[in-house]
Amino acid sequence: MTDARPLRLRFAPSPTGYLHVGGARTALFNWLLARRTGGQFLLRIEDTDKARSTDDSTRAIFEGLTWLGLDWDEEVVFQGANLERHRADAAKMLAAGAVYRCFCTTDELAARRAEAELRKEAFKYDRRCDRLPPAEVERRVAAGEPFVLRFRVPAGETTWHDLVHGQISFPNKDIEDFVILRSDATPIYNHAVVSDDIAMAVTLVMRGDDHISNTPKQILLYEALGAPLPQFAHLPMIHGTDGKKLSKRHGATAVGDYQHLGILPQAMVNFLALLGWSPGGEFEEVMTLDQLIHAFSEDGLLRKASVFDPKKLEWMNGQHLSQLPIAELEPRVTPALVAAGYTTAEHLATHHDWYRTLLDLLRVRSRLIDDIVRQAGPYFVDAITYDPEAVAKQWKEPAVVLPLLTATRETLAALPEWTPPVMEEALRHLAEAKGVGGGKIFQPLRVALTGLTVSPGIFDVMVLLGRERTLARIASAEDHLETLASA
RNA sequence: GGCCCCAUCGUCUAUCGGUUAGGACGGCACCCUUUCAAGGUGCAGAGACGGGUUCGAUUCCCGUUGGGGCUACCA
Repeated sequence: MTDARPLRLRFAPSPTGYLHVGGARTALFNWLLARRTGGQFLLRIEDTDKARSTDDSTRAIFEGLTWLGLDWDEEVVFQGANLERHRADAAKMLAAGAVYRCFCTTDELAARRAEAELRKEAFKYDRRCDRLPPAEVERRVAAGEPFVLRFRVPAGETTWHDLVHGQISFPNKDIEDFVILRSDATPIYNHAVVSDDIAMAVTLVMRGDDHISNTPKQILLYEALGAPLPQFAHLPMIHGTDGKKLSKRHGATAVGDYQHLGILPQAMVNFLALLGWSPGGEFEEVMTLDQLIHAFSEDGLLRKASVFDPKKLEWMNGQHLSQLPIAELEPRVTPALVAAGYTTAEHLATHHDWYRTLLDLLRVRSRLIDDIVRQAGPYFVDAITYDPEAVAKQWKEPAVVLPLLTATRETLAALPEWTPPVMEEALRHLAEAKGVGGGKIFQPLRVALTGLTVSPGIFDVMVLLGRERTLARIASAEDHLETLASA
């Protein structure tokens, strides 16, 4: 932005559902640009559709943005609160002659539209009410006949330089005289948006490209209101894996869904940032919010719609999971561990170093926070359960495994020091003495200790468990194997 | 139907007229290795089609095709 004035951007969702990933991406780009340029990022809730707007949705939007780390400047604007100004602006345009009263009812309009469709013609309002003699208009208004306000689209062409698309223009003849104020004197979308954007002094309108065809109407409104035009930037859509517009059919589409799936907000933001935008040239894909702010520029905005790939999101999350400072990861995992019933926040607080070591070992093997929780069981529960598959694979021959486990336990019990190098040396000697490979010792031992075939390195597991629990678990496994052998 | 937008590997993308069209996810193989990950290496994989412009087009222009959006007294 070479413009000297600070950018004022806004995100203006309608509270008719959760915060969609597409909306989140739009919010993110606006926020990134505001933060990058030292401008403002404003939030406006477009709640003028009373039938569909809910407080729950409004709350979901706040929560979603907050979770992502996107903070907004100034007070949140609720569009519904600006009704008086919307009316005043409409009145201003009526007085200036840019707008006229239309007495056609919705039923009449619907009938004419249907008729046009029957003749395979494009329906466009025929402006008949604009041709009404002033005296008749006065008479009908006085008689209390309901009317809407329609914008008289002038002849010509409406053009703007879109920050992502370059020049876009619409012949005005293709734009019909659209309604700006309903018969109940409430504003229609395009009017409310323009009135509010002017009032909020928005200088750059960045939104989804599904709004491209609204733009010429809005530009006409700015001109009729005598307000300076903002810049426009239309972002490409985000589609589902099937190439269609992202919807509920594609599974999770709300940012809240991903939060509950165990996605980190920094990963979500990172992933979303790379959908429809690229720093250009060679670049490292895994970035922190801060790096994104510095790298972001409207120059890198892309035109093509992109497909939301959950697989790449998961990979991205895995990257952030292992790169995040452990102190930042902790508070995101703790609630999940507690919710799983494994432990309490207090216990984790009193075993802080141990907890951090555990997290460090598990996060390498995880893509989602849930993956960490899934692997954490053996380090918290008293009695582990043996996974049938693990037993079938590693304890297939109890007669062979049992004596090895016993020897392992005895070896470990005699260790002067409970550290990985000492354990490893002792156990490898044992394997050699028994004439078997290390795996014959380590694998059955892993099942004895965790009940599973997969875990962090076996020596790390033993350190985590501690000597006592390790030895007790091996003893339990020996018992189990004995009953297995005698059965 | 009308208007508008878009078009590089399956997906996200680099390329700003000249490249063996590069990287990432996913897939496959191998290495590392006590398992699983992580990591490393390698393989397969793309300019929708047709015309121009140009010495030379993925790149610029036009058309075709395909996809998307809008077409309400919704937002």
